[in-house]
Amino acid sequence: MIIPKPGLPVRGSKTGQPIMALLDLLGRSWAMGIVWHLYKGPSTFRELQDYCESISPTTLNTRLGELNKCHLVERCLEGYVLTEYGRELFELLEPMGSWARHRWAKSFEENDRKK
Amino acid sequence: MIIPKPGLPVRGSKTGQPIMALLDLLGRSWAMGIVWHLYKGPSTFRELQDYCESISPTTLNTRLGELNKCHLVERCLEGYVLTEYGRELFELLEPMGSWARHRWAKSFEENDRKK
DNA sequence: AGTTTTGCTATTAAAATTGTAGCATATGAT
DNA sequence: ATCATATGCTACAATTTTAATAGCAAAACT
Repeated sequence: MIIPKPGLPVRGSKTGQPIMALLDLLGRSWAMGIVWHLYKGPSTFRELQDYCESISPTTLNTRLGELNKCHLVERCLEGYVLTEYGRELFELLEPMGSWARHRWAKSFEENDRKK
Repeated sequence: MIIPKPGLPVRGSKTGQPIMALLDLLGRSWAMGIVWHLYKGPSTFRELQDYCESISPTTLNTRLGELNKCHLVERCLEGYVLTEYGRELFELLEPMGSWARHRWAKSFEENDRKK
């Protein structure tokens, strides 16, 4: 799978607008989940596999490679860690967690009652 | 494709933690791109197709259906619009745009020089 | 030395996405 | 009214991704 780099064509943008490259990268299965989990600290390959309950090793390995080439994840003694870029990105992702819990989840209770 | 709802099993969480349901939903091809584009205002199906340079009508339709069932997108006279939830989500997504441009994009210039 | 753990590849199967064609309905012009 | 055009969308085959499972090589542990 093509590594989405800003400035090169990606899904959503032939000119490779950075946001589109980022959305392409993060919009692949498990990509955000991996970043999410790694924020807690370094993890081994197997720990990530357990965390991502149903990811296949093939996909995990591919995804880690992509995230690594995009400077979000790197290797360390304990396995894999977020880079500084990765941590910055997580902090942007984080607010989505509380929004999902406090706002979005509620929408299902309300709206599904109506129908 | 299964509609990821908080509270039900999704990729990444058997108990359906809201954030995991959200990441599952948004981690599907084009989902974030659609939200991103719709923030500018309502769009017709064809406009969305043009914007998402290479999405197939099949996928667009599927994705719109999912986003709709998850209360992020709804129909209107002019086509499709973000719901209030959708706009809230976009505002969380937005900061990623400037981060991608100003920080992340730079990482490629730097790091790729090193190698 | 023998067992376990870890990171990962290989292979095949299943599922998602694309590409293309095209249809039904609505809108607009003649 | 009729003909062309635009729109939203479905059908279906071809590709591409992802999953599932097995298992191997290297390192760590006992």
